Amino acid sequence: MADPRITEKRWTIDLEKKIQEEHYADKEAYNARYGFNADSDKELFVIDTPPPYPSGTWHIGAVAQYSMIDVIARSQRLMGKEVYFPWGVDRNGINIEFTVEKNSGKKMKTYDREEFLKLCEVTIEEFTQAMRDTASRVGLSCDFAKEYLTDSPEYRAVTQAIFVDLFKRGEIVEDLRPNIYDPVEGTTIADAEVERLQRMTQLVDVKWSTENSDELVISTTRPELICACGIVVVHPDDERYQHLIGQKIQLPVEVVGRTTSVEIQAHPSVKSDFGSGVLMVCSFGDQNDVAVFRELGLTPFQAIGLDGCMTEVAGPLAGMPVKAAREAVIVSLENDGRIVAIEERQQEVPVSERGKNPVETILLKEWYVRQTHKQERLAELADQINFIPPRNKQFLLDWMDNISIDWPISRRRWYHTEIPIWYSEDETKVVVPPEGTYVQPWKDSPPNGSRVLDRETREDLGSWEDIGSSLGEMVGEEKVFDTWMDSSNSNLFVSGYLKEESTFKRAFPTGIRPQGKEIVRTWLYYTLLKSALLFDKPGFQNVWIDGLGMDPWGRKMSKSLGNGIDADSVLECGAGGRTGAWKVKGPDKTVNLRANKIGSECFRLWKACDAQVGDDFQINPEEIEAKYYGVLTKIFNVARFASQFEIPTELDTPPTNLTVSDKWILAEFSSVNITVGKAWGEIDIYTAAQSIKNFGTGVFPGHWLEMAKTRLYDGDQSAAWTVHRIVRDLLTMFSPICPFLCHHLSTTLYGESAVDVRQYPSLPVDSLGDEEEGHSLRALTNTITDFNSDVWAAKNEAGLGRGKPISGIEIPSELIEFAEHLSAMHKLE
RNA sequence: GGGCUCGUGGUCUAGCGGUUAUGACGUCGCCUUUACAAGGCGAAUAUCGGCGGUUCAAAUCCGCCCGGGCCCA
Repeated sequence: MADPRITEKRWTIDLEKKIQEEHYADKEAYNARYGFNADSDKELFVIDTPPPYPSGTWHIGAVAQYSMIDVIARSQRLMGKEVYFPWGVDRNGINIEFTVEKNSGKKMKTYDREEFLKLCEVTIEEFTQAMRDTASRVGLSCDFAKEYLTDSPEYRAVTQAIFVDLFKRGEIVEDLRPNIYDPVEGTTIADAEVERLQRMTQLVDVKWSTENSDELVISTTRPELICACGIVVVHPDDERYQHLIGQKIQLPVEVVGRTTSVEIQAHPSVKSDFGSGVLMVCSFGDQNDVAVFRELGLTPFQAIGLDGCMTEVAGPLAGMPVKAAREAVIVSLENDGRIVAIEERQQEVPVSERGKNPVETILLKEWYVRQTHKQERLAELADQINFIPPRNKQFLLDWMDNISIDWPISRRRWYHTEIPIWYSEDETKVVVPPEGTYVQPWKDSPPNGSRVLDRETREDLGSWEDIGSSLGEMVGEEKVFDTWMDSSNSNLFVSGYLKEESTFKRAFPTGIRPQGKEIVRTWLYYTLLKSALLFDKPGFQNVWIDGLGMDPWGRKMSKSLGNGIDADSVLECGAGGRTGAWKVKGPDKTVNLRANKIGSECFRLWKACDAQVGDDFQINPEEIEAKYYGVLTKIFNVARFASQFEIPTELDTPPTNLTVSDKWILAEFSSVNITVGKAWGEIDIYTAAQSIKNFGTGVFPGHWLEMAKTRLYDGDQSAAWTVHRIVRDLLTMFSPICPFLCHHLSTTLYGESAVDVRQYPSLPVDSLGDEEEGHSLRALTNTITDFNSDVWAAKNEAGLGRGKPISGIEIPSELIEFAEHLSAMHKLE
């Protein structure tokens, strides 16, 4: 017996930080540990980590989720796989453009494009650095040396190459179609980016006259769109209006360059009980208007221009912004005596998710990825993917059921990947760049190696070098891609696509896609679509869909509710002896939360143990500390206690003379070992965490260690081997969850770090006796723990301390083999 | 308004047709404190969101409702 090798008295946040800093400081050692070796003979396991978007703060729920992805990475390494845990940052998009605009008070389109891009790049880099710091503070074992940024030329080149490929195959098309357009930001947006807000709107009842001078009233919230009316419809069963069907009706406003009347027809989409039951169909008031125009083959009118102002067709309203035009047309209708009533009412207005601007549906020439033809196949491919938890697959299936139009991918913004295409002077031919070259067509000419294609048929007409001079003045595309067009390539990018084809062959379908359930319809769906279009394969082997981090009452965290909890404040809680305090607005009052020490290990342990994957989880720092810091203390103390006993030189082979109580706890541990191994294999973090926690803080220290104490102090070889073998392997099994605690303890005790183990430990069961013996020993566990509890209770009753002898206790006959150790433990007389 | 999802002691969680409904944290007693600001023994706290139904039997299956969440219109 010696002094404990573990010299620290207890596990502290400062100790955690010190170990962590050492861990990340030596880049070479770090890479040797966690870097990805694509040439490895081991099974490759590529994790398609969600590249976070740097916006200044990293949501604590996302950080918690990320720490679980790290648990997956570490556990798969432990199971012997060659893991690639990439560190990527998503940096394209409208958010950073808004930030720059806000910081300077200047709208994007008033800048020189190049100058604006530079500003975005500089700004986003600052945010990115803060994110890298949090990533290492929470203990991520990413391959940071291979960091990828989605706005890098390398990444963007892949996005562009995929576009060119799909364009050539006819899976990407351009078309003049009704599009959702944000006039304030001046860009098209996708269905997925529209949200609805409640606003007060005026519902105006306008009097129209038919050719037979019948008068009817039509209710509308969009009177400024009367000029774009293509048809007036009533319900086919509406008896009030049968006589009107087929008649012409006069537009009640002045228009330019179009007919001044439209036909009245029957259409089933009309709600007869809404307003007067007569509906005007305009291009385009809503999705129903789009559907009716398409169905009846009507030619749409472009009433609103790209600047968000009325076009010529609107006659006197031309040039006015939509809102002003609405007010003006109401005044003029009023003057003409055509307003019957105006009612203020709540209405849901479609707005853009990011800018909260009311959006319009207008005709635009845009780029689309075809998707409606692929849904059935996508569903088949999705069946080949293992979903964790299985029920969350439903989010994907629901979204796929709702796909009715193609995916518009072009945007009229700047800090995004450019659409890599140039148009010939006569607009019949296009030029696309060669694979692997990042191009900016708004300022560059096509590079050497570009191909000339027919714009319609996509037939390859020859090289740019050969026939470029015959194309006249080239016009580069100014539009850019929707950011999902970039992020939906992440699995291909990290799996080596277009970069290391031999790796890609081995690594695709990508090992796992871990993500939150809120972006199933976007990130997951678009990624699966890409993999289906390009390879007719599922994108992943596994998809892990977690819930979201909520406030302590189960509500969404948001700035406006004032219930957010900053990730860094939790990770740093307890460092330098500083406690953490949080003011969080609850449903009825503001609550002050306090904690003394949390840190990354406790935070990770909490998420692993407390929140089953897939469900939303509530985040309360007080609870995290109360429930899980003690577990760290306990494991630390067990190891510290063990560290005072001599470590057998040969830990892999057990001594021949193991005693029965040692065989018993080894049998128990062996069962835990198997359960945990199976759980890690199935990416079941919860089961692994619970099993380790229960054994490591329960029967092992509470019962066996007490039984073995006397022997340990006496230098018994069997007990020493058992305690060290179990502590060593337990630390290894636990290391995916709490890597720094385990690293420190295992390195100090055994000279080898638990985080470096690349083969899951298994106990030499054969030498412990056969399986049956293990089974019968485990059957005694409850008898043993009950007996111990009974003795403790008896001592309690008799007013005796635990160290005091007691008489009159009978050891149950089943435990007769354990009699010596039990007697010594309890000082039975 | 629709779809999906979750709802188990104060808190978190297991169970997913038959259990005295699991375990943990917290609370309250008592004892201990020679690895342990996770030491031990014990207690209280749950009509398993509500209401109906199926069944010999329901926390578990079905329907409706309520509440949280995600998504859509």
